[in-house]
Amino acid sequence: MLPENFLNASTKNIQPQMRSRCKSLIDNLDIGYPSRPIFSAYNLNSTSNSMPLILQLALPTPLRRRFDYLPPQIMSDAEVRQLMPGVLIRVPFGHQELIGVLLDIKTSTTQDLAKLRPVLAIIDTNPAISGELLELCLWAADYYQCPEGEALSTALPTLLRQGELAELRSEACWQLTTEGKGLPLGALKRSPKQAHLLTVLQEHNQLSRSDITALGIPRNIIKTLTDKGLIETAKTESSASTESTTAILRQQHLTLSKQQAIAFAQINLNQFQVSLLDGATGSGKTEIYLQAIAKVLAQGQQALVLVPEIGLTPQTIARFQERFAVLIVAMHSGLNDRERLDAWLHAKSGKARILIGTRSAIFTPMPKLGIIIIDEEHDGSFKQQDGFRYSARDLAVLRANRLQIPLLLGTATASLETLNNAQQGRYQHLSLTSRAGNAKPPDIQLLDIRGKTLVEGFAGETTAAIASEIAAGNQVLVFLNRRGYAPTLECQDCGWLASCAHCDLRMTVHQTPRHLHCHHCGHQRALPRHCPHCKSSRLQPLGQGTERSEIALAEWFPQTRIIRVDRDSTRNKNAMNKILDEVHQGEACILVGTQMLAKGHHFADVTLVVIIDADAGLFSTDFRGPERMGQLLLQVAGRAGRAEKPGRVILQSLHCDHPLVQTLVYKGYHAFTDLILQERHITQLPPYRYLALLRAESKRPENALDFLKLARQEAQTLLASSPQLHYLGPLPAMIEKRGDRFRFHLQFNSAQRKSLQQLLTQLVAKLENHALSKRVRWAVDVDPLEMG
DNA sequence: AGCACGCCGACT
DNA sequence: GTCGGCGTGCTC
Repeated sequence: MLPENFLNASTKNIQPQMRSRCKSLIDNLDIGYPSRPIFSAYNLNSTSNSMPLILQLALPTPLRRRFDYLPPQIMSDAEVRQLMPGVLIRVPFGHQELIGVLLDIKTSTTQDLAKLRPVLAIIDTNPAISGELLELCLWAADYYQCPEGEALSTALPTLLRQGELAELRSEACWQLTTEGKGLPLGALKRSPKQAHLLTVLQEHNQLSRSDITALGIPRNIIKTLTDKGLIETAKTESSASTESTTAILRQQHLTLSKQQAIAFAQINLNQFQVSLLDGATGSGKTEIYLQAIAKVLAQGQQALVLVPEIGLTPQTIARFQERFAVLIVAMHSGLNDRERLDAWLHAKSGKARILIGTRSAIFTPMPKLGIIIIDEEHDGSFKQQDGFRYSARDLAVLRANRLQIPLLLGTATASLETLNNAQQGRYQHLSLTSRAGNAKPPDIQLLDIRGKTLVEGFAGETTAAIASEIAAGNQVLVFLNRRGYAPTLECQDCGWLASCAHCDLRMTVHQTPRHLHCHHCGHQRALPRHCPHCKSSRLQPLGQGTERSEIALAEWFPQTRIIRVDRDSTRNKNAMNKILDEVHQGEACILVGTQMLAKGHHFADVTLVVIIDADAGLFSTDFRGPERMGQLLLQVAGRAGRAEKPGRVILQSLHCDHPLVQTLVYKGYHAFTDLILQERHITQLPPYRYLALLRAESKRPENALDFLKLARQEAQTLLASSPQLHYLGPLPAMIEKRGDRFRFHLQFNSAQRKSLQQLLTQLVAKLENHALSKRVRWAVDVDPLEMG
């Protein structure tokens, strides 16, 4: 979602006070590596001794301020001036110690000079974050109204935030000392373990700690031999860095189709350019990514690939590893702190040539970054939904622009923001329409279920179609975006519905194991036998979930393997892989699942896709409901079929006449998005307007509500409501109560990003000083995706 | 956010 | 007698 002024907004959009604060960085920071000292103090021609140097840091606290400290006493002014922005420093902070990021060196402070405390230690004079990345973090903190310290924390691996040194874990290795080598054979007869280790060390020059443990030698032996001066630790490079650097390709490229070749030729790798690579599943987007990356690697540069949260599977990484001989590292939520730091360091050192990661990987230092690729650009997981609410996709545009490198946005169902940018000519629109091997797009049949009797959610025609595919030995995919057995439990006598004690939401019925589960706060409780209201025992699960469909299908097709794919059935580490392996065997089966089925994996032997409830989202209170529905339906539909075995799709709908449904099915995604775009234009919504939410929640609803009322008043004194910028609310959030807290928000709707941002900055500064703001949990969400 | 200080209720 | 509930205030 990037309007004209987003790209060159670096200093223009920043508030005057903010601008002066960032000026030294923005004006002087080189994108080169490493960066030079750039501080105001550095440029001062008079640096008399009476003016002490002051370090200005960002600290990981929600306070939207920088903090001034004195340098360590042992450092000379000259040494202090050599410190670069982005250096991590341990400081005393109230009663605790924190790790801060150096942002500036000054000779004056707005603070009482006597109140300044000296820092405790400079952790590493080599900056952890520097150059364009530091600039990106500060820009993002400003744009998303987040404290700088919090934004920088997102960019730093946890271990660095805890004061660890930024060093690759070179596994400690031991070798013989000269004294140890001079030892006669058969020495140390009385200590067999020690002798054993020495013998092995004579055969192999070096052994790592894990090698030694593998020999069954306890670690105290190492200590004894070290103390005796017979062995010593050796410096070795981490194994990852010994990778050969000569060859880039491990496997030859595939030949591009004519259409792919035309698209590929349009991508200019030596300048800033955003290309929307718009093509259905199987149209060969990945091959274009791979070949673009190869070119960039050949120029000695690095590539950054961002994928949705559930898209980063071992298969994804394997696909890159099969093609490239260079070091590839992955960054995702599954890594532990050490692995994450190692991946980060490999990227920062330039040793890793390709980084594949989820959202937060946009903040990885890559000194020779030459291309950014975002796969499934429309995916909601690129926007962080709490704390620092940034959009990795939008920040990627900014980062690519700063570095003057290309950005590829790949998708079959582009977001409206991206489509609008393409239509406005800001992005280059590259279409891939034909599927590989001439596979046809699936044939979609809209099945009107009005007035039809559904059995367990299935229409008669649907069940018959499933039966005939199974009889033919084919696979069927049933899509239902609701996990559990049924969305709620109802009392047949008094109409009571099971709802969560902490949220104002219905609780989902689960069958295995039997319980009620709140999908919002995680609260669980036993299934009641009697209605707590009228004591009736006639309690009935209401509606359809994946568990329920699985049970029904198992009853109707007792001979057929039914495989359920949702968060519950894939909770175990390898469950998803097992399922994929089984499905790829090609045996007839029925897959029942949630949107987990829609993302990433292709099922070539599936010939029929059934969508149980196509209307979910059509009448959602969130204005993005229909857009998401369309994307999801097409993503699911695209899972099926291949060249010899075309897939077909049955879409059960109660609203077959609805223009959006009609357009999506009969005219395709682009006609569908054009229709939505027209609506958005009329209703003054994104991508034609810019939104921000001030969210507030508290246990006492009146606190949150009063806070937002106050916020609206304050905002209106700063900038009166007008067609250019208007206010809506405070309104209760879609789920008004969640985890015992009542939630409300105030909506800002603006014709320009710039004025909205200015207003928010001023407003936040005012709100912070209000007593009410301390009794309420509140946050600003700029460019919100979820309106709830 | 953390963390301390401070002032009132039910427990070893 | 104390342990501990969370209100309030502060952090260069």
